[in-house]
Amino acid sequence: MADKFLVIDGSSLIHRAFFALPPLMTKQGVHTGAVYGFCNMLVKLLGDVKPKWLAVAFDKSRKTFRTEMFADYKGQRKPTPSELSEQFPLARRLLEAMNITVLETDGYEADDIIGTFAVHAPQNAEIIIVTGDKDELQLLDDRVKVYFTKRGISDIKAYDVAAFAADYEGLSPKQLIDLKGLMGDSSDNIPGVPGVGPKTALKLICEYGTVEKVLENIAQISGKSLKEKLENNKDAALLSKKLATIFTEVPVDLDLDKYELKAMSDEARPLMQELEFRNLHERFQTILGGSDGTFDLFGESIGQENANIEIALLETAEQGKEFFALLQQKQEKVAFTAVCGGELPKIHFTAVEIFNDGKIYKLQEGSGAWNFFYEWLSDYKQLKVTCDSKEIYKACMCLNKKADGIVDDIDIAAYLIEPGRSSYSLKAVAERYLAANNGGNAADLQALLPLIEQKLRDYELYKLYTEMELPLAYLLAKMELAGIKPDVKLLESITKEMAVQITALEILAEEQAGEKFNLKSPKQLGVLLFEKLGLPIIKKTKTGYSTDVSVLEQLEGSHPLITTILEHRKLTKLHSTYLEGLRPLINPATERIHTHFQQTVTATGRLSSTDPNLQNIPVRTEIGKRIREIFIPGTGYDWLMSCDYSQVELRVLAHMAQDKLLLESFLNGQDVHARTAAEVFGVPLEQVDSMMRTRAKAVNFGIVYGISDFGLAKQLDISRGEAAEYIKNYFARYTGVKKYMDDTVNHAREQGYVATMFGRRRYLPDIRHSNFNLRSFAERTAINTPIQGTAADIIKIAMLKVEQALSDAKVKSRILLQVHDELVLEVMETEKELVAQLVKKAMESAASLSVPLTADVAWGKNWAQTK
DNA sequence: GTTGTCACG
DNA sequence: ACGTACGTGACAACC
Repeated sequence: MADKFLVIDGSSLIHRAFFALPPLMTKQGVHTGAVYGFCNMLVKLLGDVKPKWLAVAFDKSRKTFRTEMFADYKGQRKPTPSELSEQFPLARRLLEAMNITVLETDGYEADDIIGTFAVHAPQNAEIIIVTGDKDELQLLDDRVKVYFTKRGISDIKAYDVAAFAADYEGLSPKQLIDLKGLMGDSSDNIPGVPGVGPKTALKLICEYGTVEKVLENIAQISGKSLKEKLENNKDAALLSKKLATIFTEVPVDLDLDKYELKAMSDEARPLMQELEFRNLHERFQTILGGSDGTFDLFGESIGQENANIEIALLETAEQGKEFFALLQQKQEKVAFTAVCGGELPKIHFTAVEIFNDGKIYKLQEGSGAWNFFYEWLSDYKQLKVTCDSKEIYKACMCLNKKADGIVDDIDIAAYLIEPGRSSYSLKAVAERYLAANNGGNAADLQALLPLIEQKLRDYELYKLYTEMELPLAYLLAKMELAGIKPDVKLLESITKEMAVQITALEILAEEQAGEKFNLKSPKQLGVLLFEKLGLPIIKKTKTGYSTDVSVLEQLEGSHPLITTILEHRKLTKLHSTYLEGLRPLINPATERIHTHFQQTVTATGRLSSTDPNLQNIPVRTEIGKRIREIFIPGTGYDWLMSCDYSQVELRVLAHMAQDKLLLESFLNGQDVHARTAAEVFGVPLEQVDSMMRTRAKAVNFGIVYGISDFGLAKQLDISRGEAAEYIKNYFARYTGVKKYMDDTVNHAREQGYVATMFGRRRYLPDIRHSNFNLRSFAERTAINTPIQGTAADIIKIAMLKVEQALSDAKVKSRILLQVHDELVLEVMETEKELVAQLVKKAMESAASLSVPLTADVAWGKNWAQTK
């Protein structure tokens, strides 16, 4: 077989890597995420492909940035030109230090250079192109293969001529340019034929072969409008084809000797150190010195499950016994994944995969090996790596088995490393961090481990991970399994009662409006209020008139209908979300509601709750409180107890900012909002009235959120000038808070992240964005996250302490819910006083701050009474 | 699938 | 001057 020449499209891959990797920043504030991702991929490619020659091409034409290319990255931020432009020189510098040839030629793009090699490189080389640019598929031929990175940079699809034909209805790679000629490409400014998309283009080219042939045969093409479009855009089509054709005559050195792989230069190591790429140098050194790469990147191995990994089924007891006895000998961590099925209280394992010695060992339902697995799972000396440990704990609890020795949960680790991501499924994490992955199996888990461990160390997250989050997963499993008991009869009666009221309001609304309409449709309501009734338009949304509460409240009085709608809104919200919505989530077997606590969702470290969300059960209004009456102690218990922190976030702020006045307020046990009012309005504490206190309370909230005069004005319905005055007065008095806010934003700007008291990090790439809005948002986030996040850390510690205290005291009472600053427990009459005292103490001692942490206990026969 | 609205901390 | 409070999840309507 011919030696391989790896030609890499550096420009497109760095674009891709920018999105695929964490927003890394060095201590000096240099963005390195994309370069790091690129290097990771490179090292993997070198190991897998083992090329003899290597070159990396970069664009050097007027179009350096092609952010449009990322149109498909919905919801994700596009890189700014300045952030991107930092990545290219950095990558070039690094590649040069590694003695890797970097090619860029004035006036040409990377794909032109690559195209030139594809056509003109000496025939003794097999060429492998690596790119994120689909256009380059046109270069495929018998000796040219293309590794195309689909999403991110790790999901690679390997194309040869056959694979291309399979994806493109049998077309040849050269016909890609004909396709483009018809369909165009907005990201490349290729017009194509307007109105002809990928589908039509593919059909036409399949039938006629080339753009020219299509144009010759317009008469035979069916569809009048299509005919016209083609007829009117002949020139555009031909021009587009020309534009889509990669230029293959760039003056580059075709002497392969120049590209042969060499050892890295002495500059590589210090540079990598400067960039804080801790283990990259070593990995490159091993590879460049010849490695034993496990994957053959071409052929079956990419993008297919379990490509090269052998799966052995453990079917019989004998096989299980033998395998787990062997596993027993191992000292190191073993990766396993579990698939669970069924509903509470009967969740069980349906399949388990264990990675060992390069193979995956699998247990399925009906296997005789399960008991040996459970034995292994319960052995705390057998260290295990897994993902979604909470589900595993739940399954074990249902099966009356024990899970111990789980020392890593990749989901949680990945969340701590990048808490802003949207998914931490093993598949997603594997695709993000592993160049060659298996779509998320136990082998990927094992492969991820060293990377994740390194990152946890680099980011100083280990303590948080092992002492807080991992144990918490177990506690959350217990809480979910416990669930909470609803009073079904009460639920039904309130549901009916409210339905009657809603119907009455709908009839009234129809009378008042003079026509029938859907009160729940903001669109219909907008038309009615602002067009038919001619009420003033106060606010607009992206798509039409706003009809939210603040708008309706301002309109109240100008038409009787408004009050009806407000009342209707309130009732239907409660009715559909908390009454009708709750009923199907009552577990028929346990007759309890089992929420799901999400541990890897929020960017700040808080938990979230879903199916149902029990963290937003109404409490603020009288009618809302009735819904809390539905939640009652279950069989065997007598009380619901709630214990909530008083002003945690402001206490955290007082501690972190070390602000003199705020510390004083809490140390003297003052009403903190009243004190703020006294300071802001410049009156003695005794003269603070309720309106002043309300406003000061809003100021305090605003501070925690990263205040703006506009936001405060809106909240209090006062003028912007007045709000600005409050803020000015606040900062004049609370100078420590002001300094804290400035310092925090500066820290974020310099380090690229903010952290909580317990080291939880959040990276804020936008903190240096040139866009004012994005930057401002990042600045407010920088202020809020350490406060909200520290409070979240504190209650997580408190939960673990409470759990420990309850178990030490051997009581049956248990934690059911966490609502950010509140714990809800189910308590036995005989344990009531003891539990109240234990819980209060555990919560108040969860962290030691410069001010006391106080928690208030209350109990009742339902959740509404615990306030 | 996205948008508007609104429930909670 | 820029346009704005921080963090969530669920529902109904509309596309």
